[in-house]
Amino acid sequence: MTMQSPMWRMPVTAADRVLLEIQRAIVEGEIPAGSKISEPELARRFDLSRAPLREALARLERCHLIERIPNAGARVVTLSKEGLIALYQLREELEGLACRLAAEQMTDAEIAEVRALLDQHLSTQRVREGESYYQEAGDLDFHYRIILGSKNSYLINILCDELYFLVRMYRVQLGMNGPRVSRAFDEHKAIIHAIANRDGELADLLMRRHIGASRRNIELQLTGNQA
Amino acid sequence: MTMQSPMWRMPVTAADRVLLEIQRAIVEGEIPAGSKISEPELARRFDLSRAPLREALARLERCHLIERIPNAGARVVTLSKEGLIALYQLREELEGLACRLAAEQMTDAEIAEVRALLDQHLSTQRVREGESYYQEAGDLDFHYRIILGSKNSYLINILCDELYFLVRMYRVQLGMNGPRVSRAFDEHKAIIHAIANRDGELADLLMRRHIGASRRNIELQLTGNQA
DNA sequence: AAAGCATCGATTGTCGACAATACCACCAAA
DNA sequence: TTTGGTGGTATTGTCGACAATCGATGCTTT
Repeated sequence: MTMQSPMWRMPVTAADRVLLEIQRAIVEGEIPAGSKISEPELARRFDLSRAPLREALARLERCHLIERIPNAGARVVTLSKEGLIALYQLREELEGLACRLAAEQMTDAEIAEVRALLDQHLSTQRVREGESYYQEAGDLDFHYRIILGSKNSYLINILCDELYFLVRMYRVQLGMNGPRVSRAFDEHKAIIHAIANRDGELADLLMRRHIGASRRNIELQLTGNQA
Repeated sequence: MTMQSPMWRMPVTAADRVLLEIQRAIVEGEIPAGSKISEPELARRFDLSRAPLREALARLERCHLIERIPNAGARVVTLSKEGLIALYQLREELEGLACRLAAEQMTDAEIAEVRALLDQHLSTQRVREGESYYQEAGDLDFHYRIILGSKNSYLINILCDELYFLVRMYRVQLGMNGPRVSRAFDEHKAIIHAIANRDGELADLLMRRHIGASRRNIELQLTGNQA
């Protein structure tokens, strides 16, 4: 039971590398949401054959970044309020579970690492204030640690490999800004504190609130920009 | 946002068909747990080229039936007590969520359908008593309906397309028998009753208990047969 | 003019062969 | 005997070409 995504091991095969590139391109909107994927075009663009490209497309479908229809091709997913809500419903539930498990499974050393990470993020964020660095990198870093701390490989796989690319896509393309940065930091502090106290129920509750607040934040951006 | 697994649409491509065959073969133990997957051998066995076979292997990895290592090949997953517990932790959480959502989202017609289904299963089971038909087909049917009733496509995808093949594999290979059949039936009745009353919290609780009992049932078989 | 149908073009699915990598057995040296 | 290196063999990753399927355009028919 291991971690096999090319995000977490060095990409060895050509399919791995092109997967990473396309993932980044889609998340950052360089390949627009809803656009059609042309296999011959992408194969030329990344200078490889269609075989590894199709391997990459299969994995892109796995992390919900594209949708394929047999004999008709693939399209980049479209972002919608319903999709965001459905995605965050899952995140609340799964990361809540991750917190309960992490409160049992994380070692004291791992907990200390997360706390050090938070302090480090705080100072980093103070320096480059307003660059929305925290949400895009630090926040994800924190959540990943908690998820990994659950030590449940299926949970880790679903969250890190399948759902989080979409989460990042929503954040990047629909606003990662706002004054939630400091609020999020405090919430992170409270969550790791609860885990340190081995209070899984509290950590669960706090994480659900934290993600719920994050959802409302993006949801606001979405209704504002698109409606 | 559609359902793209070949389980839920007619398999159109060769990769679809071979995927279904290999899924069945692995779940039923015809291809033993832990055994190495040889691409040339399987290609000969199913009489097709390696290209669609590799497509199928990619999807098998997605539903956790095989594990692949770059340049080293694929192996069928091994069943373990730890894996079972991790899997069922997720099931409890996700199907609990499915129940809460289903209590909001299912139409009265859909609920009536499930009830009819249960009555039908009851009579069927009475006829072929002890053939352990119920667990293997009826139980899954019930759970699928509830999951689909949540109307959350990500949740549906994760449970039906990624986790349930493994659940079936554990059941088939580690004992689907026992006197839990009638118990399970009553629990199903109670769950759909709670959903009909739009009591999501109760349905959640009952579902978690139901799955927990199911887990302990298989867990017992596992420690008995293997330890 | 609108609806249905045939044809063309392009895209996807599949194939067989080649290249690169890893596993295994054997041998040599300590 | 054990450890380290080396060669052969088999498997995996990649490629280019072919076949099957789909979408669009234009034509025929009512």
